[in-house]
Amino acid sequence: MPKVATSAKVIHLPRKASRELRKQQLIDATIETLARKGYAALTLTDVAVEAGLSHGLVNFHFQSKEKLFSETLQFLATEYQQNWQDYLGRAAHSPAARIDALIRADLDPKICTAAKLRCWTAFWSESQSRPIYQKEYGGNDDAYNALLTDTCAELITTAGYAHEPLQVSRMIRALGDGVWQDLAFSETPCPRREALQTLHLGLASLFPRHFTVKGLV
Amino acid sequence: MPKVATSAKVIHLPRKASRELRKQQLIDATIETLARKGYAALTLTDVAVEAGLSHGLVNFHFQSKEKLFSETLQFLATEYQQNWQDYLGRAAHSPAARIDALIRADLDPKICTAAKLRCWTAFWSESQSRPIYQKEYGGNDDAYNALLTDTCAELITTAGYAHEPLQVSRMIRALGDGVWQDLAFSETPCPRREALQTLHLGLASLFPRHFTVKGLV
DNA sequence: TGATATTGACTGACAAGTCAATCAAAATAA
DNA sequence: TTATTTTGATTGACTTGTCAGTCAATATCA
Repeated sequence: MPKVATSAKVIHLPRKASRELRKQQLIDATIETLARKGYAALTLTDVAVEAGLSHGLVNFHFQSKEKLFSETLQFLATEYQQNWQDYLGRAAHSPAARIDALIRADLDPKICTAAKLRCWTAFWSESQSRPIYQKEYGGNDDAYNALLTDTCAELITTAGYAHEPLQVSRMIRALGDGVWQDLAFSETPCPRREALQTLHLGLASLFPRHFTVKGLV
Repeated sequence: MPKVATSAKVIHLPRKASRELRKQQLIDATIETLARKGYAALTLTDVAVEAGLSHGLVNFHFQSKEKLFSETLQFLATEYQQNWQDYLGRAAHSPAARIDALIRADLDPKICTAAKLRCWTAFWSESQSRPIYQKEYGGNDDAYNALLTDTCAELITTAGYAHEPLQVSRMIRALGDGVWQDLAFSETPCPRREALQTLHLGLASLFPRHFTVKGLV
């Protein structure tokens, strides 16, 4: 019978499933440890202890520390992209509703945890010296930006606002990144509800006929 | 005769001035190296090479790597605070002019370089495990936030806007942080002029009678 | 002014410690 | 048994911090 996983306990999983589950378990442990200790102070032993395993396993499943990080980033990037695409799929078709979906997606509890946000920052600040990380994520970002800009352009044109689409989408992205930073590093981060209000205040100011501070009209 | 300093050359300075100049030289080298290599990969030898000195000297002037980082952060924090206080001192007394001064200060070429912004991020993402860094900077941040919120409240009250001061100041800060992030990590960061426009677009949306995308009315 | 003594910034080799990666042996499942 | 996963001791590379010695800049003296 498969034993249930709890942090800092030895776990034995059915062999067939083991490989993928172990890798995910180690990736989860990497995210937690990275958030708690930062990039510089993190050792493979830390990750292994967090996962309740021995450090040799990390190099068994991933071939190197670098590859562990690379796959962790890839996991976060995929999860992020998947998330906003899901939100978009469930949103109404109007441009305002799609913009609302995109900013709500960024605050989804699944991806917007302090730990994961700190991981993003850790990867960004190390990305200068490790081009791998840029490749891992760069592409998705461009797709997201293009989509946001197009949707803003659509709203501006159809509803007759006088904004420049590129400027507006830049501002929305900056707002989102800024809110994320507060959630990640502020000693007293504002609750998710207030973070969403901050984003909606920006949208309400830009598009007063389509948004209020409470959200989509 | 004192020899002139150039990177990667041994230099002998007049002794009286040497201590402070060397420390600053090493702090500058730390900022450059931190931005180029990130926190994890940075060694004392890297910093020394960047400064054109031997690594033993780093521990001679600073007592440890930790202290080098701590003083580097302190330098950045002081420079940042000094800068916005200068801008505020030169600004007109109206609340709108003061808000404009604060956001222009954040984009001053002296403090808003890609290297320095990347350093801030590096320190933030390591701050979890090193409480020293929080202490070094936490206080100034509170003062800045309080000032911004008060100034927003003043503008809102005197000009009869219908915003909530705390929400507005949160949004302005988030915008500023988001723009900084773009300048620090985007592969194609927008020029400073466009970054300023993004911030002014936010202010123009919030306070249309006091700001346009071009700036203060 | 020129010669000598003193100071203290600076170097580079080295000791001590840390960590990623390896691998042989053990445990476990098929 | 055979195949696979897991462990943990070991290795080798690398980094920080130290320290004895060097040498330029200054102070002192003739």
